[in-house]
Amino acid sequence: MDPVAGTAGTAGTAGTAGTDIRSRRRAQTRAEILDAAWRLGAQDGIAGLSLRELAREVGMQAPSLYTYFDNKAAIYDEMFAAGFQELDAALHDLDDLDVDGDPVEVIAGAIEVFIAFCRDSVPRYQLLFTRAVPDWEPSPEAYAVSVRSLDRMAQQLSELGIERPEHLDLLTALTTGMAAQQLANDPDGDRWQRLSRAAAEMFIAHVRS
Amino acid sequence: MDPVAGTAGTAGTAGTAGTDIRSRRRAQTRAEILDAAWRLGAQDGIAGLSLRELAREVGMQAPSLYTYFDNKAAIYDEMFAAGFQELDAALHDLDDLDVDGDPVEVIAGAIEVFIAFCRDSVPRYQLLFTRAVPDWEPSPEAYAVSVRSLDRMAQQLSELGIERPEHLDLLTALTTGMAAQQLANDPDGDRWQRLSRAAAEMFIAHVRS
DNA sequence: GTCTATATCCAGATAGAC
DNA sequence: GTCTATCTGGATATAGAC
Repeated sequence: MDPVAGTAGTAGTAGTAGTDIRSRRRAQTRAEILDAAWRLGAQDGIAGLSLRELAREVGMQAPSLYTYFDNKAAIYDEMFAAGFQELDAALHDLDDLDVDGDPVEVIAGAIEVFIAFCRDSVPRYQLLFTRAVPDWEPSPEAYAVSVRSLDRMAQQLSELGIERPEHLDLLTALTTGMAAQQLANDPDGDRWQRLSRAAAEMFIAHVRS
Repeated sequence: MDPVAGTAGTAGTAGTAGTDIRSRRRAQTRAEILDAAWRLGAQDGIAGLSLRELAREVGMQAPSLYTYFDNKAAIYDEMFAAGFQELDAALHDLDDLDVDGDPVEVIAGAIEVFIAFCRDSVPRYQLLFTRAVPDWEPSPEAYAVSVRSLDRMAQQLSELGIERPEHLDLLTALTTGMAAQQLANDPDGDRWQRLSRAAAEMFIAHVRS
C-alpha cells in the first residue's frame, strides 16, 4: 500500500510512471492492452480495432477496459505517441553516422531506416502517417510528440546543410512516398526499399545543383 | 415502352449503356446516386459513406438503392473505375506536349496535373490511391481499369526514354508522395504542388546521370 | 477492479405489400 | 420501382452489483 520508491507520483493518479505496487500493476496491464491493440491492428487494420475484440484478446470484458483508458480515442492517442517515440529511437542510431558521413550515406540510411520502420509494423504506419482511423485525430498532447519528433529530424538534416524548406519538403515527399508504395504494392519484397541509395543520390545531387 | 434507338442492350439488363427509355432513366438515376456519393464522401470521408445518408441525399429510402446497385461494394467499384477514367482524361491533355517537349517540362506537367487531380476531389483521391475504405477492395473488373490506366502512364513515360523499372518506381513514389503531403499537410495551399518543376528537374537529372 | 446487463446508436441487407 | 418494417449484427459507453 505504501510507495516503494516514490519520486513524484501520487498513488491513484492517472500517470503511467507510478512506483506504487498498485500503479505498477496498473501500468503493466495498460501495456498489455496496448500490445494487444497493436496485434489486432496488424490483423484487421488499425481502423478496425474494436474494444470487444481488444478486451477478449487480453482476457477481460469490454467495460473493464474503461478502468485503464478513458475511451477508445485515449488508446489511439497512447499508441500514436508511443509510435513516434519508437521512430525517434530508430533514427537515433543514425546519429553515429552524422559526424563525418557522406550526406548521401546519411540520407540513404535515413530513408532505409524509415521504410524499414514502416514495414516493421503496418498498423503503426497506418496510425502515424495515414489518416486511416475515421473520426479520430491525435489529441494536442499526442500531436505535440509527433511535432517534436519531426523537428528533431529536421534538425539532423540541417546539420547536413539541408536547410531550405523546399528541400525538406521534397525529401519528406520522396521518403514517405517510397514507404507508401513499398507497403501498398510490394509488402513482402523490397522493390522500393532497395532504391534508398538511388533516391538519396538523386536528392543530394539536386540539393547541390 | 419500345426501344427508341436500340443498338445492343436488352431492356432490363444490368448494363449502363442502354438506349431504351427505361434504361436511360435508370442510367440517369444511377449517375445521380454516384454524384451524391462523391458529394457525401467530400463531407465525411469516402470511408464514412452510409447507404442511409446516400439514399436521403437523392430523396429515396435506403432499400431502393438496391434496385440500382447490388450492394455497397458495387457503388465503390463504379466510383473507383470512374475515377481512373477521369485520371486518364486529365493526363490525356498532356499528350500534346509529348512530341517535341523537354522531358523536364513533360514530367513537371504530369506531376502538376496529378497533384491537381488529387486536390480536385479528396474522396476520389482516397478511393483511388489510399486504402481508406475498410473491408473493401476493388473488384477484379474495377482493378483492371486502374491497371490499364497506369499502363498507359508507363507507356507515355517510355516515350520519353524513361524505361528502367527503377526509374518508374522512383517517379511514382515521388509523385504520389508529393500529392499525399500536399493533401495532408497543406490542403488549401500549394506547398508541394509548386515544387513540381523542381521535382521533375531532380528526377530527370538523376535519369540522365 | 471486474463483471453482467443494458442503453443508445449505427450499419448493410432482405421481405413483402402496393 | 418504391416503400415500410424488420433482421442481424456490430459499435462505444454507462450503471450498478459484487
